[in-house]
Amino acid sequence: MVEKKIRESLPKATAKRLPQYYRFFKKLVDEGVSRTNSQSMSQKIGVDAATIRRDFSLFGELGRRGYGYNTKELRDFFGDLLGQDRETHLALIGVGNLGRALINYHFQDRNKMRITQAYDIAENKLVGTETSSGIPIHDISDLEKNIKKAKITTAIISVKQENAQEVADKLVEAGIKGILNFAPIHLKVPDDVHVQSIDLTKELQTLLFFMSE
Amino acid sequence: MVEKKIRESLPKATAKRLPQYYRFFKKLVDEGVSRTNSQSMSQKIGVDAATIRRDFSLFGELGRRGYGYNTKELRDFFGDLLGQDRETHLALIGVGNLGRALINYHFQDRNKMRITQAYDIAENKLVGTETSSGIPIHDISDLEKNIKKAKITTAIISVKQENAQEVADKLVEAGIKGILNFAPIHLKVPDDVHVQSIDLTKELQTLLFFMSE
DNA sequence: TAGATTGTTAATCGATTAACAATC
DNA sequence: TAGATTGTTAATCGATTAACAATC
Repeated sequence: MVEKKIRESLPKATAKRLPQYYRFFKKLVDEGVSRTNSQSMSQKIGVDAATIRRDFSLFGELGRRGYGYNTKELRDFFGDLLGQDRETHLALIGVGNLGRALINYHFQDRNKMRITQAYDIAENKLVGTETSSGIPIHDISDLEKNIKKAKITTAIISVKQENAQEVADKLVEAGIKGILNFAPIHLKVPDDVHVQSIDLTKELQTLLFFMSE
Repeated sequence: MVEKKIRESLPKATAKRLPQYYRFFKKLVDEGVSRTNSQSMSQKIGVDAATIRRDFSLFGELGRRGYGYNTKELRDFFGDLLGQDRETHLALIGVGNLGRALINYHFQDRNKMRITQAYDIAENKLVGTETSSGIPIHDISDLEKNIKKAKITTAIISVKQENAQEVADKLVEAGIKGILNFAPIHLKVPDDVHVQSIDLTKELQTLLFFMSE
């Protein structure tokens, strides 16, 4: 168990790289490779070798000089850190094209997180049915009740921009502490609620801008 | 027309905020609001007011002291900068759940960019058909030929991780200069090809990590 | 003129990277 | 011991923010 103190003082940039590190070591273990080093990692994940070593050093001495890193040890270390063993249930709000794609994305195949509830407005014909994989699609008016009952703390917003803030408010009301938001707006939530936004149009526009330089 | 020199020397962090600025001014214009200021913008888009002013100052004097910014002027300015008027055709590779959602996402409703070609391997039953919106789904072996013919320079990768690098190589071969990548790997491409990656699982894992702190 | 808000400077903060002594 | 590679320091770079003179 990594000290809470270390976790909390971790630079944000480092924290964002943890999933990449975990995934990298997991892949090597699966391929039967037992050791690696910062130089070779750098090549494969596109992060500078010094950055990798510095990131690791924040957790103590994870490697051995002259040898490198043991893949199994490090996989387990980062797995622990990310709580890979912990089952996480997600609620998804907005069963449109994107919402359906996310439901079928099957996060659970690679991780212990999965969407277990979905919501939309009653006008949506899918409300009241279940997906082929057995996820119930509820009316959004039941959101607070259901989420509290299932003790879910993480949600995905895939509704239209116009309704996103209103949905976020409802989620906060229901006790949600983490939101993955696909609506292209800045959500206002209390300080103890975490938001990660993914803005597809913005990413495309940024890409085009860099291309035009 | 903004000087090429300015565009190229723009800090990366600033460039990534441009779509937000554009969108913000566009919204205000649509709502009939004719002026705003950095303080109020900051509130709504979640970027520090000083950062906004500093970003703007890189382009010259876009505002007026004691007054603020004229929404229409600024919308047009950032629209120009982002090439909002330019039609951009996109090729999409990988017509699975995510691919189909992206096709139906209708980027064109808000911007002049749209997916006009889709690809998958011949084994996919959709190959040879068209989507309801009229986008042809080609066999991936026709990729280079078609993309060159249509002079497309931007593509979206939504294939499985295992095939992503191979697809990227084919795209580069076909002359693509910008890739929006949804596969959770670091793509290796030549220096003149731009890549923006969106890694859904990573975002979720990062969110959960911050929640557990 | 008085009030508001910019544009810009200077300070601060956070992240990256080069370099190398430590050490396996 | 010789060679490899870490862990860490110091330098550099880039981004954010506070503060305020300039000016509309």
